[in-house]
Amino acid sequence: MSRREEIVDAAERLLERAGPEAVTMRRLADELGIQAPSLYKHVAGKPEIEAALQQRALQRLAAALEAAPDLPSLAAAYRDWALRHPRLYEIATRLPLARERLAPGVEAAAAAPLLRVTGGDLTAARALWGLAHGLVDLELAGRFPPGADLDAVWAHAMAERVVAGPGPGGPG
Amino acid sequence: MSRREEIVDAAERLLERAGPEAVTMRRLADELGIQAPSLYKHVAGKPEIEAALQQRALQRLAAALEAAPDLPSLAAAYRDWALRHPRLYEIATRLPLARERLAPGVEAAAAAPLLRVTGGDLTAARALWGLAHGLVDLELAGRFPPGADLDAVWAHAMAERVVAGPGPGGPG
DNA sequence: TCTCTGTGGCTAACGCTGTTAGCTTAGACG
DNA sequence: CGTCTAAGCTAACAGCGTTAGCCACAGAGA
Repeated sequence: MSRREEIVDAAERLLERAGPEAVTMRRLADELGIQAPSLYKHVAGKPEIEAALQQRALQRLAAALEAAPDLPSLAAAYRDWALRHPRLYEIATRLPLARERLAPGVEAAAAAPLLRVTGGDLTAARALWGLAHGLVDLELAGRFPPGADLDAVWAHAMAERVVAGPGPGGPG
Repeated sequence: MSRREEIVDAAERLLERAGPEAVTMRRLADELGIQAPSLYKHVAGKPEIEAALQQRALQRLAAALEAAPDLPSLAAAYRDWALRHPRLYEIATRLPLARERLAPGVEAAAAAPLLRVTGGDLTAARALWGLAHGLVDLELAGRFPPGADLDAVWAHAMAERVVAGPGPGGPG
Protein backbone atom coordinates (compact mmCIF):
# COMPACT_ATOMS: atom_id res chain seq x y z
CA MET A 1 0.00 0.00 0.00
CA SER A 2 1.38 3.38 -0.98
CA ARG A 3 2.10 5.98 1.66
CA ARG A 4 -0.57 8.13 0.07
CA GLU A 5 -3.19 5.46 0.65
CA GLU A 6 -2.02 5.09 4.22
CA ILE A 7 -2.57 8.81 4.68
CA VAL A 8 -6.11 8.68 3.32
CA ASP A 9 -6.82 5.62 5.48
CA ALA A 10 -5.61 7.46 8.55
CA ALA A 11 -7.71 10.47 7.60
CA GLU A 12 -10.80 8.30 7.31
CA ARG A 13 -10.11 6.67 10.67
CA LEU A 14 -9.62 10.07 12.25
CA LEU A 15 -12.77 11.39 10.64
CA GLU A 16 -14.98 8.57 11.83
CA ARG A 17 -13.41 8.45 15.27
CA ALA A 18 -13.17 12.13 16.16
CA GLY A 19 -15.14 14.16 13.66
CA PRO A 20 -14.23 16.45 10.81
CA GLU A 21 -12.65 19.17 12.93
CA ALA A 22 -10.15 16.61 14.18
CA VAL A 23 -8.83 15.94 10.70
CA THR A 24 -5.93 18.37 10.80
CA MET A 25 -2.59 17.92 9.12
CA ARG A 26 -0.82 17.73 12.46
CA ARG A 27 -3.12 15.14 14.01
CA LEU A 28 -3.10 13.17 10.80
CA ALA A 29 0.69 13.16 10.90
CA ASP A 30 0.56 12.08 14.56
CA GLU A 31 -1.64 9.17 13.58
CA LEU A 32 1.11 8.05 11.22
CA GLY A 33 3.97 8.78 13.60
CA ILE A 34 5.49 11.52 11.46
CA GLN A 35 5.52 15.32 11.41
CA ALA A 36 2.94 17.37 9.57
CA PRO A 37 5.22 18.81 6.87
CA SER A 38 6.24 15.30 5.86
CA LEU A 39 2.70 14.70 4.61
CA TYR A 40 3.44 17.09 1.78
CA LYS A 41 5.95 14.63 0.37
CA HIS A 42 3.00 12.42 -0.56
CA VAL A 43 0.06 14.74 -0.95
CA ALA A 44 -0.36 18.21 -2.44
CA GLY A 45 -2.39 19.58 0.43
CA LYS A 46 -5.44 19.13 2.56
CA PRO A 47 -7.96 19.62 -0.26
CA GLU A 48 -6.49 16.61 -2.03
CA ILE A 49 -7.02 14.50 1.07
CA GLU A 50 -10.59 15.73 1.34
CA ALA A 51 -11.24 14.92 -2.29
CA ALA A 52 -9.90 11.41 -1.75
CA LEU A 53 -12.20 10.99 1.25
CA GLN A 54 -15.11 12.31 -0.76
CA GLN A 55 -14.46 9.77 -3.48
CA ARG A 56 -14.27 6.99 -0.95
CA ALA A 57 -17.49 8.12 0.67
CA LEU A 58 -19.29 8.14 -2.66
CA GLN A 59 -18.08 4.65 -3.43
CA ARG A 60 -19.17 3.36 -0.04
CA LEU A 61 -22.57 4.97 -0.39
CA ALA A 62 -22.97 3.54 -3.88
CA ALA A 63 -22.03 0.11 -2.60
CA ALA A 64 -24.59 0.37 0.18
CA LEU A 65 -27.33 1.18 -2.31
CA GLU A 66 -26.38 -1.36 -4.90
CA ALA A 67 -28.38 -4.26 -3.56
CA ALA A 68 -31.64 -2.39 -3.03
CA PRO A 69 -34.22 -3.92 -5.39
CA ASP A 70 -36.92 -1.24 -5.18
CA LEU A 71 -37.72 2.24 -3.98
CA PRO A 72 -38.62 1.48 -0.36
CA SER A 73 -35.50 -0.53 0.29
CA LEU A 74 -33.38 2.01 -1.53
CA ALA A 75 -34.75 4.77 0.64
CA ALA A 76 -34.15 2.71 3.76
CA ALA A 77 -30.61 1.87 2.68
CA TYR A 78 -29.84 5.50 1.87
CA ARG A 79 -31.01 6.79 5.22
CA ASP A 80 -29.46 3.91 7.07
CA TRP A 81 -26.03 4.39 5.56
CA ALA A 82 -26.08 8.15 6.11
CA LEU A 83 -27.05 7.79 9.77
CA ARG A 84 -24.41 5.16 10.31
CA HIS A 85 -21.66 7.19 8.66
CA PRO A 86 -22.67 10.79 9.22
CA ARG A 87 -19.19 12.24 8.76
CA LEU A 88 -18.58 10.34 5.55
CA TYR A 89 -22.03 11.32 4.32
CA GLU A 90 -21.26 14.94 5.06
CA ILE A 91 -18.01 14.84 3.18
CA ALA A 92 -19.71 13.06 0.30
CA THR A 93 -22.42 15.69 -0.12
CA ARG A 94 -21.49 18.94 1.61
CA LEU A 95 -18.19 19.43 -0.15
CA PRO A 96 -18.50 20.88 -3.62
CA LEU A 97 -17.95 17.91 -5.90
CA ALA A 98 -14.30 17.92 -6.94
CA ARG A 99 -15.05 16.43 -10.36
CA GLU A 100 -11.55 17.04 -11.70
CA ARG A 101 -10.03 14.96 -8.91
CA LEU A 102 -12.66 12.23 -9.04
CA ALA A 103 -11.86 8.94 -10.70
CA PRO A 104 -14.04 8.57 -13.80
CA GLY A 105 -17.20 6.61 -13.21
CA VAL A 106 -17.51 7.28 -9.51
CA GLU A 107 -20.24 9.87 -9.92
CA ALA A 108 -22.16 7.67 -12.33
CA ALA A 109 -21.81 4.64 -10.05
CA ALA A 110 -23.29 6.59 -7.16
CA ALA A 111 -26.16 7.74 -9.33
CA ALA A 112 -26.92 4.33 -10.80
CA PRO A 113 -29.04 2.85 -7.99
CA LEU A 114 -31.33 5.88 -8.00
CA LEU A 115 -31.68 5.77 -11.74
CA ARG A 116 -32.50 2.11 -11.54
CA VAL A 117 -35.51 2.54 -9.28
CA THR A 118 -36.85 5.38 -11.41
CA GLY A 119 -36.68 3.22 -14.48
CA GLY A 120 -34.00 5.39 -16.01
CA ASP A 121 -35.93 8.63 -15.63
CA LEU A 122 -33.19 11.19 -14.91
CA THR A 123 -35.53 13.92 -13.74
CA ALA A 124 -37.29 11.58 -11.35
CA ALA A 125 -33.97 10.26 -10.08
CA ARG A 126 -32.83 13.77 -9.28
CA ALA A 127 -36.05 14.58 -7.49
CA LEU A 128 -35.67 11.39 -5.48
CA TRP A 129 -32.09 12.27 -4.64
CA GLY A 130 -33.12 15.73 -3.52
CA LEU A 131 -35.79 14.25 -1.29
CA ALA A 132 -33.58 11.62 0.29
CA HIS A 133 -30.66 13.97 0.71
CA GLY A 134 -32.78 16.75 2.14
CA LEU A 135 -34.37 14.51 4.75
CA VAL A 136 -31.04 13.03 5.75
CA ASP A 137 -29.26 16.36 5.78
CA LEU A 138 -31.87 17.99 7.99
CA GLU A 139 -31.91 14.99 10.30
CA LEU A 140 -28.13 14.96 10.63
CA ALA A 141 -28.08 18.69 11.28
CA GLY A 142 -30.59 18.21 14.08
CA ARG A 143 -33.10 20.46 12.38
CA PHE A 144 -36.22 18.46 13.05
CA PRO A 145 -37.63 19.01 16.53
CA PRO A 146 -36.56 16.33 18.97
CA GLY A 147 -39.17 13.63 18.94
CA ALA A 148 -40.32 14.25 15.38
CA ASP A 149 -41.49 10.99 13.84
CA LEU A 150 -39.09 10.76 10.95
CA ASP A 151 -40.02 7.21 10.08
CA ALA A 152 -43.46 8.54 9.30
CA VAL A 153 -41.99 11.35 7.22
CA TRP A 154 -39.95 8.91 5.15
CA ALA A 155 -42.91 6.59 4.76
CA HIS A 156 -45.06 9.48 3.63
CA ALA A 157 -42.44 10.83 1.27
CA MET A 158 -41.75 7.50 -0.37
CA ALA A 159 -45.36 6.36 -0.51
CA GLU A 160 -46.35 9.39 -2.50
CA ARG A 161 -45.20 9.31 -6.03
CA VAL A 162 -42.25 11.69 -6.02
CA VAL A 163 -40.56 9.30 -8.18
CA ALA A 164 -42.54 7.23 -10.50
CA GLY A 165 -44.66 8.44 -13.35
CA PRO A 166 -48.42 8.85 -13.40
CA GLY A 167 -49.05 6.47 -10.60
CA PRO A 168 -50.07 2.88 -9.93
CA GLY A 169 -50.81 1.24 -13.20
CA GLY A 170 -48.56 3.66 -14.99
CA PRO A 171 -45.43 2.74 -16.91
CA GLY A 172 -43.49 1.71 -13.84
CA MET B 1 -28.88 50.65 17.49
CA SER B 2 -26.81 48.71 19.95
CA ARG B 3 -23.19 47.91 19.21
CA ARG B 4 -24.12 44.25 19.22
CA GLU B 5 -26.60 44.78 16.42
CA GLU B 6 -24.00 46.76 14.49
CA ILE B 7 -21.68 43.80 14.78
CA VAL B 8 -24.25 41.36 13.46
CA ASP B 9 -25.09 43.78 10.64
CA ALA B 10 -21.44 44.01 9.69
CA ALA B 11 -21.16 40.23 9.83
CA GLU B 12 -24.11 39.87 7.48
CA ARG B 13 -22.66 42.43 5.08
CA LEU B 14 -19.33 40.62 5.13
CA LEU B 15 -21.01 37.27 4.64
CA GLU B 16 -23.01 38.35 1.62
CA ARG B 17 -20.15 40.33 0.10
CA ALA B 18 -17.21 38.01 0.60
CA GLY B 19 -18.48 34.61 1.66
CA PRO B 20 -18.45 32.67 4.90
CA GLU B 21 -14.69 32.19 5.09
CA ALA B 22 -14.33 35.98 5.11
CA VAL B 23 -16.32 36.34 8.31
CA THR B 24 -13.41 36.31 10.73
CA MET B 25 -13.22 38.23 13.97
CA ARG B 26 -10.42 40.41 12.65
CA ARG B 27 -12.10 41.33 9.38
CA LEU B 28 -15.32 41.91 11.19
CA ALA B 29 -13.53 44.27 13.54
CA ASP B 30 -11.92 46.01 10.56
CA GLU B 31 -15.34 46.55 9.07
CA LEU B 32 -16.29 48.41 12.26
CA GLY B 33 -12.99 50.28 12.58
CA ILE B 34 -11.96 48.55 15.81
CA GLN B 35 -9.64 45.74 16.85
CA ALA B 36 -10.71 42.13 17.06
CA PRO B 37 -10.50 41.71 20.84
CA SER B 38 -12.85 44.67 21.31
CA LEU B 39 -15.65 42.61 19.78
CA TYR B 40 -15.63 40.51 22.92
CA LYS B 41 -16.90 43.49 24.89
CA HIS B 42 -20.22 43.07 23.09
CA VAL B 43 -20.39 39.44 22.10
CA ALA B 44 -19.37 36.22 23.81
CA GLY B 45 -17.64 34.74 20.79
CA LYS B 46 -17.99 33.78 17.18
CA PRO B 47 -20.66 31.11 17.74
CA GLU B 48 -22.95 33.77 19.16
CA ILE B 49 -22.53 35.86 16.02
CA GLU B 50 -23.24 32.84 13.87
CA ALA B 51 -26.37 32.06 15.87
CA ALA B 52 -27.56 35.64 15.41
CA LEU B 53 -26.97 35.35 11.67
CA GLN B 54 -28.79 32.06 11.61
CA GLN B 55 -31.79 33.61 13.32
CA ARG B 56 -31.79 36.48 10.87
CA ALA B 57 -31.55 34.11 7.94
CA LEU B 58 -34.50 32.08 9.20
CA GLN B 59 -36.58 35.23 9.60
CA ARG B 60 -35.71 36.43 6.11
CA LEU B 61 -36.53 33.06 4.62
CA ALA B 62 -39.82 32.94 6.51
CA ALA B 63 -40.68 36.42 5.26
CA ALA B 64 -39.92 35.40 1.69
CA LEU B 65 -42.30 32.44 1.94
CA GLU B 66 -45.10 34.22 3.74
CA ALA B 67 -46.92 35.52 0.72
CA ALA B 68 -46.96 32.26 -1.24
CA PRO B 69 -50.60 31.17 -1.58
CA ASP B 70 -50.08 27.60 -2.75
CA LEU B 71 -47.57 24.83 -3.18
CA PRO B 72 -46.13 25.80 -6.57
CA SER B 73 -45.50 29.40 -5.60
CA LEU B 74 -44.12 28.33 -2.25
CA ALA B 75 -41.66 26.02 -3.95
CA ALA B 76 -40.67 28.75 -6.37
CA ALA B 77 -40.22 31.25 -3.56
CA TYR B 78 -38.14 28.83 -1.52
CA ARG B 79 -35.76 28.05 -4.34
CA ASP B 80 -35.62 31.64 -5.46
CA TRP B 81 -34.70 32.99 -2.05
CA ALA B 82 -32.08 30.31 -1.48
CA LEU B 83 -30.40 30.96 -4.83
CA ARG B 84 -30.45 34.68 -4.24
CA HIS B 85 -28.98 34.41 -0.74
CA PRO B 86 -26.87 31.27 -0.83
CA ARG B 87 -24.66 32.21 2.10
CA LEU B 88 -27.60 33.11 4.30
CA TYR B 89 -29.38 29.95 3.24
CA GLU B 90 -26.33 27.93 4.16
CA ILE B 91 -26.08 29.47 7.57
CA ALA B 92 -29.81 28.97 8.09
CA THR B 93 -29.72 25.26 7.36
CA ARG B 94 -26.18 23.87 7.57
CA LEU B 95 -25.46 25.06 11.08
CA PRO B 96 -26.94 22.86 13.79
CA LEU B 97 -29.96 24.78 15.00
CA ALA B 98 -28.91 26.72 18.09
CA ARG B 99 -32.34 26.46 19.68
CA GLU B 100 -31.19 27.77 23.04
CA ARG B 101 -29.98 30.99 21.45
CA LEU B 102 -32.95 31.39 19.14
CA ALA B 103 -35.66 33.89 19.98
CA PRO B 104 -38.88 32.01 20.72
CA GLY B 105 -41.19 31.68 17.75
CA VAL B 106 -38.57 31.99 15.06
CA GLU B 107 -38.51 28.28 14.29
CA ALA B 108 -42.29 28.10 14.23
CA ALA B 109 -42.53 31.16 12.00
CA ALA B 110 -40.19 29.61 9.50
CA ALA B 111 -42.19 26.40 9.52
CA ALA B 112 -45.58 28.09 9.20
CA PRO B 113 -45.68 28.63 5.42
CA LEU B 114 -44.89 24.98 4.77
CA LEU B 115 -47.51 23.83 7.22
CA ARG B 116 -50.02 26.12 5.58
CA VAL B 117 -49.70 24.54 2.14
CA THR B 118 -49.95 21.04 3.58
CA GLY B 119 -53.17 21.93 5.33
CA GLY B 120 -51.55 21.55 8.72
CA ASP B 121 -50.21 18.06 8.07
CA LEU B 122 -46.91 18.05 9.99
CA THR B 123 -45.57 14.91 8.39
CA ALA B 124 -46.30 16.19 4.91
CA ALA B 125 -44.76 19.55 5.76
CA ARG B 126 -41.56 17.85 6.85
CA ALA B 127 -41.42 15.77 3.72
CA LEU B 128 -41.94 18.90 1.66
CA TRP B 129 -39.19 20.68 3.56
CA GLY B 130 -36.82 17.80 3.01
CA LEU B 131 -37.56 17.82 -0.68
CA ALA B 132 -37.13 21.57 -1.12
CA HIS B 133 -34.06 21.72 1.06
CA GLY B 134 -32.43 18.75 -0.59
CA LEU B 135 -32.88 20.12 -4.07
CA VAL B 136 -31.62 23.54 -3.08
CA ASP B 137 -28.71 22.17 -1.08
CA LEU B 138 -27.52 19.96 -3.90
CA GLU B 139 -27.92 22.77 -6.41
CA LEU B 140 -25.96 25.21 -4.23
CA ALA B 141 -23.23 22.64 -3.68
CA GLY B 142 -22.88 22.19 -7.42
CA ARG B 143 -23.76 18.53 -7.19
CA PHE B 144 -26.01 18.28 -10.21
CA PRO B 145 -24.09 17.92 -13.45
CA PRO B 146 -23.69 21.22 -15.26
CA GLY B 147 -26.60 21.61 -17.63
CA ALA B 148 -29.03 19.50 -15.61
CA ASP B 149 -32.56 20.79 -16.13
CA LEU B 150 -33.43 21.66 -12.56
CA ASP B 151 -36.60 23.50 -13.49
CA ALA B 152 -37.87 20.19 -14.76
CA VAL B 153 -36.79 18.44 -11.58
CA TRP B 154 -38.67 20.95 -9.43
CA ALA B 155 -41.71 20.75 -11.65
CA HIS B 156 -41.67 16.98 -11.43
CA ALA B 157 -41.12 16.96 -7.69
CA MET B 158 -43.91 19.41 -6.96
CA ALA B 159 -46.36 17.99 -9.47
CA GLU B 160 -46.24 14.60 -7.81
CA ARG B 161 -48.01 14.45 -4.53
CA VAL B 162 -45.15 14.48 -2.04
CA VAL B 163 -47.17 16.74 -0.02
CA ALA B 164 -50.87 16.50 -0.12
CA GLY B 165 -52.90 13.56 1.01
CA PRO B 166 -54.53 10.94 -1.21
CA GLY B 167 -54.49 13.13 -4.26
CA PRO B 168 -56.69 15.49 -6.26
CA GLY B 169 -60.16 15.37 -4.88
CA GLY B 170 -58.78 14.35 -1.52
CA PRO B 171 -59.11 16.39 1.66
CA GLY B 172 -56.75 19.12 0.38
C1' DT C 1 33.84 0.51 -3.68
C1' DC C 2 32.79 5.33 -4.47
C1' DT C 3 29.66 8.59 -5.78
C1' DC C 4 25.41 10.46 -7.04
C1' DT C 5 20.62 11.02 -6.83
C1' DG C 6 15.95 10.60 -5.18
C1' DT C 7 12.96 9.63 -1.24
C1' DG C 8 11.14 10.68 2.95
C1' DG C 9 11.92 12.19 7.02
C1' DC C 10 13.09 16.53 10.10
C1' DT C 11 13.01 21.61 12.37
C1' DA C 12 11.94 26.39 12.00
C1' DA C 13 9.07 29.59 10.50
C1' DC C 14 5.12 32.45 8.30
C1' DG C 15 0.59 34.24 8.28
C1' DC C 16 -3.74 33.18 9.51
C1' DT C 17 -7.53 31.78 13.06
C1' DG C 18 -10.35 32.45 17.70
C1' DT C 19 -9.54 33.98 22.14
C1' DT C 20 -7.60 35.80 26.81
C1' DA C 21 -5.23 39.00 29.94
C1' DG C 22 -4.41 43.23 31.27
C1' DC C 23 -3.96 48.21 30.49
C1' DT C 24 -6.04 52.79 29.37
C1' DT C 25 -9.19 56.33 28.40
C1' DA C 26 -13.84 58.83 28.30
C1' DG C 27 -17.95 59.74 30.35
C1' DA C 28 -21.51 59.44 33.94
C1' DC C 29 -22.77 59.94 38.63
C1' DG C 30 -22.69 60.95 43.45
C1' DC D 1 -13.37 65.86 42.94
C1' DG D 2 -13.39 60.90 43.13
C1' DT D 3 -15.06 56.69 41.50
C1' DC D 4 -16.92 53.36 38.63
C1' DT D 5 -18.10 51.42 34.18
C1' DA D 6 -18.02 50.91 29.18
C1' DA D 7 -15.35 50.23 25.44
C1' DG D 8 -11.46 50.70 23.31
C1' DC D 9 -6.28 49.17 23.00
C1' DT D 10 -1.74 46.00 22.66
C1' DA D 11 0.50 41.72 23.46
C1' DA D 12 0.17 37.19 23.53
C1' DC D 13 -1.22 32.02 23.12
C1' DA D 14 -2.36 27.80 20.91
C1' DG D 15 -3.71 25.81 16.85
C1' DC D 16 -4.35 25.90 11.75
C1' DG D 17 -2.34 24.96 6.64
C1' DT D 18 1.75 25.50 4.43
C1' DT D 19 6.76 26.54 2.81
C1' DA D 20 11.82 26.48 2.97
C1' DG D 21 15.69 24.26 3.77
C1' DC D 22 18.45 20.61 5.86
C1' DC D 23 19.82 15.68 6.55
C1' DA D 24 20.04 10.55 6.38
C1' DC D 25 19.53 6.64 3.99
C1' DA D 26 18.72 3.38 -0.19
C1' DG D 27 19.75 2.05 -4.53
C1' DA D 28 22.01 2.61 -9.16
C1' DG D 29 25.93 3.21 -12.10
C1' DA D 30 30.81 3.67 -13.03
